Amino acid sequence: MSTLQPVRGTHDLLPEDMRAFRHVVETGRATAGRYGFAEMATPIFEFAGVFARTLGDTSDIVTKEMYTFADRKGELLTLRPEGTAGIARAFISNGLANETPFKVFYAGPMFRYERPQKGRQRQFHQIGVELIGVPDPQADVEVIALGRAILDGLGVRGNVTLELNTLGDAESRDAYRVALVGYLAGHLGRLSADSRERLERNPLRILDSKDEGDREVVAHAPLLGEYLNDASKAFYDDLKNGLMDLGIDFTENPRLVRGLDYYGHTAFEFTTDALGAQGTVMAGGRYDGLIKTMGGPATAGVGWAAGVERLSMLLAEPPAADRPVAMIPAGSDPILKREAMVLTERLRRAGFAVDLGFSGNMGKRMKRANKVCARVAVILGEDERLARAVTLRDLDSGEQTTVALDRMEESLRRMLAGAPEVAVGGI
RNA sequence: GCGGGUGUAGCUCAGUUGGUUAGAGCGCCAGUUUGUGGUACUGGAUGUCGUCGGUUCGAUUCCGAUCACUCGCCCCA
Repeated sequence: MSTLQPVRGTHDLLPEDMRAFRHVVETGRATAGRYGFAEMATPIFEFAGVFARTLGDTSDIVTKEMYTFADRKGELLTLRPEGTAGIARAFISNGLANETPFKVFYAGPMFRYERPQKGRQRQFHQIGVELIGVPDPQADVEVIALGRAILDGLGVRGNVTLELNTLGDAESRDAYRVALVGYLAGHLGRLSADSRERLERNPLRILDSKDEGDREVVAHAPLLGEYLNDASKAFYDDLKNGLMDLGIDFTENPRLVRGLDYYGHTAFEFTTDALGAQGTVMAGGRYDGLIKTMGGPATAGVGWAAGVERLSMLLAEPPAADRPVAMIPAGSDPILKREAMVLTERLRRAGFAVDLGFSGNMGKRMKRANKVCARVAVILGEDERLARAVTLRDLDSGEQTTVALDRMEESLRRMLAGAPEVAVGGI
């Protein structure tokens, strides 16, 4: 074991991990494109105020998990802990209020100073979408449908359930908060120490506490549903009906809340029990107040973010690597080595993925071809060179033919087209 | 941030009641096969026993600290 360790909570993505990682991101990107969400990117650091002001001073993310530092000029900067605040800032900075509906997809690293665990790192990656400027619940339906489609595309939907709740509008939420705090204050003695603290800061959080005593108290607490005003109720009903129209199953969870302050109305999570304590794989909701809070025009918004590492872990098997063509000079004559390099470049320029081992006799090179899962070997020996030809060997069937050099690409293309699909390592 | 577990080869792990040269499987390298891979057989290489310190004639083994991972809490994607 090396003493050269990476920073706590960070990880290297070796090529095999990277394949799974890219599969998640690219599936997200492609699916989002079908739903009309264009990709954009914001900087991975912002002025500290962008996050401190918007995420709310009750969330742990702001109070103790941000990587905030002063640059050489003394500006306080923060490595982004999530994506929505940056997108909202960009929406305002670029004067996009007249460009609504503004529909974007993003992917990139996020940073939180947390205690690492499986599925929880200090640098991790999210994909996410935001739909800004549409107050209608149809926007929520579209955003959730897109999320589901991505999980479907990744083949993980069977491991995942959609939980849904409404937080109501500000008026409903304030009324409920008063009622909830009043109730909980009457049972102070039975609440956990954590929850007694939360009573001040973030009473809604007590609803999804895992503490036994808390759960008993909460079981008889007033429900948010009882405090929803007519507008909030109608919004929630429209959302549920919209989801049902699309055949999207969900479970209502009246205790589902959001960690960040800017959410209202819709809250949802796709969760799994396959990842231990870190069961949330994609989560989001509506944040109609956010952009105004940041100093922009009052603008509605709804979106979600998903953990790329968590999704990668749910993938049944990593996607197969592309199978290259192996170029194999057979013989020790240096001229063969040079000619093989020339032919390799010629094939690559023609669009083929070609692996050229750098050393070894023919047997070694064939072994390498096998290890990289090459589909076809292009063999160039003394005989072929003199005949202006190469031998193409199908490495799955073992059949091989010798073809003239000027027909190499065409024959190779035909051989590859007839290739059966074979998974990595499954030869 | 709190409480528990773990750390031995590239990987998964065994082992040492403190004592000379620390093991297995997989992987890797080589050979059987110097113009033909996957299988099989044969042989080989690789460890500061996570790190630092303490106890001891002697520590990979005991003790302490530390770092990392991991499980639960917390938080969240």
